[in-house]
Amino acid sequence: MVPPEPEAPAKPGFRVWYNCALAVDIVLLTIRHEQLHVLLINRSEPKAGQLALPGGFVLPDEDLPDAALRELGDETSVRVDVRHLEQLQTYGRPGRDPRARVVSVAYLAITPDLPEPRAGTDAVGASWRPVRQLLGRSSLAFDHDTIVADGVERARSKLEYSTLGAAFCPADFTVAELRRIYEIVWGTQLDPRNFHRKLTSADFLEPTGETTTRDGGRPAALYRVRKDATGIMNPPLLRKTD
Amino acid sequence: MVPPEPEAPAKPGFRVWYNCALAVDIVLLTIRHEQLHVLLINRSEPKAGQLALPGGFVLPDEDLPDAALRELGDETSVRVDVRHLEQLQTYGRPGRDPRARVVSVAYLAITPDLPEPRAGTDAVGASWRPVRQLLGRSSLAFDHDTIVADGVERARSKLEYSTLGAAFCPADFTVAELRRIYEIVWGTQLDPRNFHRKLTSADFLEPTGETTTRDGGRPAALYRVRKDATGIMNPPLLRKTD
DNA sequence: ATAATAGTGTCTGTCAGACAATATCTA
DNA sequence: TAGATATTGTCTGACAGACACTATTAT
Repeated sequence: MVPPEPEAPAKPGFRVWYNCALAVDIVLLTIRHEQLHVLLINRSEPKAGQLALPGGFVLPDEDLPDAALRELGDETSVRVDVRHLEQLQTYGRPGRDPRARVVSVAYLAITPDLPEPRAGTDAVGASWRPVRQLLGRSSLAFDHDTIVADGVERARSKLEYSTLGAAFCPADFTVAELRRIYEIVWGTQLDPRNFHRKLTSADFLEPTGETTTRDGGRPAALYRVRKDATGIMNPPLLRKTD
Repeated sequence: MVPPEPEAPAKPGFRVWYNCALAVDIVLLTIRHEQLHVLLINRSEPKAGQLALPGGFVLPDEDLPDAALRELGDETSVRVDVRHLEQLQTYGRPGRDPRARVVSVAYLAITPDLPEPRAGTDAVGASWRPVRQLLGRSSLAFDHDTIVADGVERARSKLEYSTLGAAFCPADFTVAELRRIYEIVWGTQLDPRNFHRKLTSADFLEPTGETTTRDGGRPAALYRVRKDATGIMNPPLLRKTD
């Protein structure tokens, strides 16, 4: 991590005091081995040895999403095919970092299943961890447990009314593969026949014309996300309410 | 506005560089004269004379929601009955403030109709402005037009699946008063009979036992929000999709 | 009585959930 | 052939929207 400039670039006539260290943290989710995983790093200083989210300080003239993607590349040194990136929330409780006032803008990112990431310069190592083993526990440095929980909840919620689920899939995918995304992220079973009817009557998929038998059985039609898709699924696919 | 401390409180063994001026901005919404209004201030320096959202820099050991409420009080010097406060989004595009790197955490706040606010120390004046006259135009300082638009859209959206609408109402209110909130914020007409059936069968209202004739006609039962309400309206009340 | 608003009952079209039935592949 | 998965079709109960109807106040 490269520390940013300590001094404010004050313009003539104005004097602005810098009052915090601004960072970004990234909750990068994917599905591996039929389970939802989040990318974590082994921290060096501070909190050496603890697991934490990838992230770091924002550079002086860098926009926030750019900082998120840069830190993801720096710390994992793997070309991650980030298919979705959205701002999650900002965490600024005093004392959340022992060094100073560090305020972190968290981002939620989604990627399809990819090869194992390798450690970069800043991190001793980076690895995918199953989300199930993290939720409810206190396993991560700083307030990163909370950030992961918020990110997972955002993803679960957005599956209902957006096309986010497709970001977990390769470019071309079958309806059943998309259904498995929903089942894994929501932790529920969905009726394959009703799901198929619902998704093919939604407006964001288009058939590629190809079929595949990679899941066995009768060949399944391959679909892709329409280029003119809005990102909103209409009508929504609502979760069961307990 | 009191500028925060310029130096980082570095702890032994660590050195952290402060890289931005962190601020909060507040989108405070209410309904006055059957229209959605947002609270704006007349800026002093910089952007003197322009309209802007109330807000200011975060103090060294201050939590973000506290900073939002403090700035609201400082700049409008009126006891605003803030009935809802949630983080909206963080705006950090380089160059959004001409002085320096200013990153602002925006908050959405809701209040019932209240007496006219008066100017405080930091602002030349504060006043309610109809949201209709702002949306789509470029009327405000910095990127505050965008922030207002995002705040209004969040409010519109949350009416569907949360109890947010009640935050626009006094403590005790009738179903018709709540319905008018929905009609004004959404800009649509709702069937009074279906709305009544839907809201009274939802789980977040409880009757006070009192009635009122303040809207004329047959006395209407008064309701309040249940103390154990979750904030989530179940089932949701969906807007018409065009 | 008339006007105004509150609240209830009923009908109908749509849709989610359950599930039968059929289609097309591999072993 | 059996077994697996894909896809279509059908039934049913719940519910949103439309709206007739009744209730209770003020003038």
